[in-house]
Amino acid sequence: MKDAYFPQEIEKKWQKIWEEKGVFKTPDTSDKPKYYALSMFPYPSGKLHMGHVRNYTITDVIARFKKMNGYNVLHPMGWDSFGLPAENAAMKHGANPETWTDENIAYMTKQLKMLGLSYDWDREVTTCKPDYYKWTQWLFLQLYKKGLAYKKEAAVNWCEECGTVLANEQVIDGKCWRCDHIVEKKYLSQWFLKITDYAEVLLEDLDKLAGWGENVKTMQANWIGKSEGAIFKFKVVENDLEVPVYTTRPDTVHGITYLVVAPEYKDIEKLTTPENKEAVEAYRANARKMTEIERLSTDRVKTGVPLGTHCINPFTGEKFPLWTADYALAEYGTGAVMAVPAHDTRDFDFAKKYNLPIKVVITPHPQGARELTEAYTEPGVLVNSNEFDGMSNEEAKKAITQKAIDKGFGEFKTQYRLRDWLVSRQRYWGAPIPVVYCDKCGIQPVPEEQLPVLLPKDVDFSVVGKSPITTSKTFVNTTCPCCGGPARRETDTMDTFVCSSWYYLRYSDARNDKMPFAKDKVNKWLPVDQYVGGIEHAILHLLYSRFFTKALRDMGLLDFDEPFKNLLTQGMVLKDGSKMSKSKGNTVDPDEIFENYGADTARLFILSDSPPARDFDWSDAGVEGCYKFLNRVWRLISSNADYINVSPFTLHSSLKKDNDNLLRLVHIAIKGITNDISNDFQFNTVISKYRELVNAIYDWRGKKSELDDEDKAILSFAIITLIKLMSPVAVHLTEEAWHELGGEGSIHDVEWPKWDENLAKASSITLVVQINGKLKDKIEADEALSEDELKALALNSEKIKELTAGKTIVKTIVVPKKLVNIVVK
RNA sequence: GCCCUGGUGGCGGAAUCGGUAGACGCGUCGGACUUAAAAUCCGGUUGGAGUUAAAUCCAGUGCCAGUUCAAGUCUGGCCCAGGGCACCA
Repeated sequence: MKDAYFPQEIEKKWQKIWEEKGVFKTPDTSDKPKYYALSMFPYPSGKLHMGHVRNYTITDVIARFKKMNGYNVLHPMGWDSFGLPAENAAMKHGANPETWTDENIAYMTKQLKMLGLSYDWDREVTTCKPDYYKWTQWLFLQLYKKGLAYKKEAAVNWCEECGTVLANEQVIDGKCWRCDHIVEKKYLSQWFLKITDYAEVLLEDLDKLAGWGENVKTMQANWIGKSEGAIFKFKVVENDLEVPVYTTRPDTVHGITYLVVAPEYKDIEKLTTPENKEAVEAYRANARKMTEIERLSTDRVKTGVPLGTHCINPFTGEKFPLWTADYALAEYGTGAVMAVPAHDTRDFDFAKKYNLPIKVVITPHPQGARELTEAYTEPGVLVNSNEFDGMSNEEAKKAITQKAIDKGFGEFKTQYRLRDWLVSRQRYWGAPIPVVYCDKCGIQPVPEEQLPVLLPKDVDFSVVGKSPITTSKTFVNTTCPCCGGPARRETDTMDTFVCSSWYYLRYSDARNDKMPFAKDKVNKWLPVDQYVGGIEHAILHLLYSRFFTKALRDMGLLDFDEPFKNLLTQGMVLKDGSKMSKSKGNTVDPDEIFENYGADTARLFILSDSPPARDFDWSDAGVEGCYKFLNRVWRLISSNADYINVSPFTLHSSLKKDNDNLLRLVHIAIKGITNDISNDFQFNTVISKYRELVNAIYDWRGKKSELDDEDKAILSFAIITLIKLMSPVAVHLTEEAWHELGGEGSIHDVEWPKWDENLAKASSITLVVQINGKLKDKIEADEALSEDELKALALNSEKIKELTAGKTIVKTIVVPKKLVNIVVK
């Protein structure tokens, strides 16, 4: 074994050997239990960044640990390769998105291999390849047949910069998720997936996901936004229309003093009197001009205009006016709101501004209502509410809604904020939506046997203002599958998030050319046992994937209802306190780290300083420190190589004291490291335990000049165990050492070390002696001592005697094998 | 406003059950080796008081209370930071 550590040399060597021998291939059949470890697949943007390195290293260590623990592990990788950056790059350089994407995939694949990741590359999936998107299209057709994909005209989010519509989930604070351009509303005919059909079950099943963090679950719950209330219908005085409103406060109906409809409310023109028409039109025109950001700003002063018409409150017979105001939203509930200024802060502000009456109907003081200076939104008792007076408002919610049901003007209603998923995009680089339009037959799905609908190659990427796909001469015109007449193809492609909503299923049967996946294989491998990725997908990808899984289950394509059993959302990689980004110029190129220190150092460092879920602050000194540590490990092994024997270690009946001590430290390390990985993948403490063990072996070795047989056996055991424990992290160094020390096969196929519970603790204990709960003395003691003996030991300590002299011992608490606390006065 | 997560040395962080606060590392200070440097090795490093040096003592895990023989850990009330939702009726 060489004296010095040359990572670049050994890493290349072993990567080649592993690939040739197929060390990381996953058989579909095995008598071992399955384990599916998955990283979120990357967008092939060009180069790996440190976030990727962190993500894939975490999953790789998990996969390797599980494999050594007797699981048949599926650990695949692929490419989320459709999307706008490829198209933008193509437009900029006059190239083709496919070429750009292929080159990036080739480069990033090389980098992944340099990191020493244990992927089964035979299962690689690439979403932009026809053998994959054929099945994306096929799944779209199944959703279409089930009524879960539909086309509808609606107000949608439009990003002018990207030249396409966006899903609600892709609008962040009124801006485009990709380019930060302000999103406009447009009224367009678009394709949607009916995720709202699954709103309730997507919310409910969050409870089943014990292996997900609370943060992600609440984010999804907030996004789904369930609320329970009632719908009441109000008759209009001036004509025979009815205005339905949705409210979560049916208990406050007796306090209605006006009603508000959104400026975009469908019947607004019919609800406006001729005298008010001009003012209402002006108000509506102004509302249309405002951006979403202006409109939704909560600190804006509320405005509105009266429509001139009135409604009757069926509970009281009172007549009240209708207004339009932009604080009512057209898309939520019914687009109309009953206003109860006494008990809603927004209505209160509005009523104050326009001098509308405020009627108190709920009060915390049963003796009667007072003048309000702000809306009272807390619980209370009903007043001014006829037969409901005196009832608690929670009871009243039910009772009042029930009365409306009985009288035929209301119903209970559960409302969700979640909207259907807009999936069509006016871009080229995506999976074509497999439908055609026929003047005679209307929308026609492309027959399954004609899939895939291939992306055309004869397109001009230099066009501005429209999708390049529309420039193809061969793509658009086709024949109708129904009547055989001339028809036009859909030129919109699918949101890339559709492609990524099922890729994890495809890995179970990646080369299947008859189906997206065979049912037995998908049921065997799924759900994913451990999914690892960034928190930025908390809503988008993770919600869509859950929806797909449930929809596919309802179609009978698979038998489970949640795709990801355990989810680890890794923190960001920071440098100098902020996220690494090109614009800030604080990025670190993985290639440089591989070149200067090797992949093992990169892997060790990225796991070392923070637990996986927390943000990780990159430091060059930290990398250096990890490199030094690996050198130290290497020297430990190489300088002792002559004394090490890989054959199993047999324990002598009684060992020399220092040998017994080292043996114990090795068992303690096995136990600690195994537990740290098993509990939430605490790799940072795993690595500190590697260091402790290495320090202990050095200490032990430093005290011996000559080694006898017992010493050699203990040293062999310590070092071989160290190599095994480190093998999931320092994958190349440990493989080289294993080989050099005469180990058979690959270190990555050996069994994970086991600890002996009796040896995984110190031979003696340190008895902690406290007085009134404060540490006063420590005494080395035999583990076998009884409680009384421990107590006597503590009380006989010189120090304790001194400190308790002249005081009364009130009580003595003994914690076996650990501590004695003496309570004195 | 509602919800989630977190708050421990100069820094990253550690601490199954309530039981020695600060493991391990980074940084730093001192020392060994060296002509010198690098590399390596050894030692100190929460704050304050104390001492030639030690011993030793006091305080200390965001703040204020509480439970307990004992609280970073449990309970109640706050404060701060990060994130999600939000004129959603």
